[in-house]
Amino acid sequence: MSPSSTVRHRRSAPRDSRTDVFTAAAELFSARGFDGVGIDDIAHAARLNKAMIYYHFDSKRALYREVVHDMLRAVGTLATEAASRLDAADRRLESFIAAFIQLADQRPWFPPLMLREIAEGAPRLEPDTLALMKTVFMAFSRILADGQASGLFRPINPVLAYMSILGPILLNAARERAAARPGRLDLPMFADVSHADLTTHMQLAAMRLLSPQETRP
Amino acid sequence: MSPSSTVRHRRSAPRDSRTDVFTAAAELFSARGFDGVGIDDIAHAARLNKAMIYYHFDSKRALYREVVHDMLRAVGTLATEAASRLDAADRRLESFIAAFIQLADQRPWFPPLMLREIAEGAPRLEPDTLALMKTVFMAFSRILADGQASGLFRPINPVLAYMSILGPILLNAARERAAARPGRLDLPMFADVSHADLTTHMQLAAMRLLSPQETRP
DNA sequence: GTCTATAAATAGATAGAC
DNA sequence: GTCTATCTATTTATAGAC
Repeated sequence: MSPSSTVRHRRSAPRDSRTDVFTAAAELFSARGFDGVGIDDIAHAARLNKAMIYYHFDSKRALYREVVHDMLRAVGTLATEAASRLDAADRRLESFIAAFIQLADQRPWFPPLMLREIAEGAPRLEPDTLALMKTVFMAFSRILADGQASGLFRPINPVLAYMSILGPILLNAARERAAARPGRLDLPMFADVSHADLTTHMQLAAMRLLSPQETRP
Repeated sequence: MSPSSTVRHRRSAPRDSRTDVFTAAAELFSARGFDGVGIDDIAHAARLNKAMIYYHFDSKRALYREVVHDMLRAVGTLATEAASRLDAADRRLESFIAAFIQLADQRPWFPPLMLREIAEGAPRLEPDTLALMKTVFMAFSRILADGQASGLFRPINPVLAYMSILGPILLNAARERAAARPGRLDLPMFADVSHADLTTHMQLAAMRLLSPQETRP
């Protein structure tokens, strides 16, 4: 299905055109959205032509669906793994955050694509895709509940906690890609932030957000 | 220019078709993006027809530009006002947050539109629009620097702080609109969050994030 | 100011040769 | 598997009547 599950037969990669299409589509859909990308654009980016896209995929929508699906499957796996670790809740949350940031690095198209899907209420997603989104949130909630039960975290609305952790990561990743455009580097809000700094910052922010200690006024 | 600066002459609103077009366009662009919306869609939503759009605006792109511009002007004003108050930095930051959330309520199309613009690196924006975005960030940075100078806030990368405060608010607002679609209410991640709760949460989160106190391990 | 009708360009999808 | 050529529908934009 996805390139990550596609096995290359024979030796020395004979240019897998399906993967080329998939990757080009993911990049472009991420940068310009479903309606902003033409089949021709994808074909050109993959150095192929229209017809090859339809040889590999049923329709533009089906291709888009696979890109989103692949992305959500990866996030779902990551989240479930972090939540299931044999470790204290605060450590599990930290590895959830680190893994999430790492994933955004491995699949650079993921953050803008996810932001967009949320921004438009995911109208193109079927029930099974929504179920994947639910998986991620449930894994996160599980870590949160465990931390509250063990007194590591204060009581908090899980939705707000979720927004507070995912929001900055997604927004920052999107910002980074925007910064890559020409004529943007001079603006202070497009300054470079390393992944290490982002990870440290988000882990600290999460701990401060969830700490049971009061903040003195 | 924008509907907010449009004055209604005579008495008892004689149906301002320009404002109708503007509002319909803002709603639709926000929900489906620039390329996801047709001129016909906007005309239909404003209960007019294609030709009226071109009577009031030069092109689809010009209309879009005005919507984004109007939004950024409002955010810029809000941010500058909050930053210029005669008050301690922590109070100014709190009113920045409250005003930002309120604005998202008054112009419901603002959060998804802004998320999308960031997600795609604002390719449709001219220098003057980017200048408006810069205004918002600079106002925020000013509050931050003042707080650091007076010892209220710890040293922190302004970009990361900016992402940490805007990210959750924008993402949550987008989530709320997504939740409004049918068949979504059963999912826990689409649960309702009141604006009062969001405001309180974000203000607390910001104070905890910026507090000079250490969080004990 | 508001409409109908239409021009002109573009985009998704398919047929069929190699 | 890969290509060219083409069909068809949609979409931005305009002309011109009322």
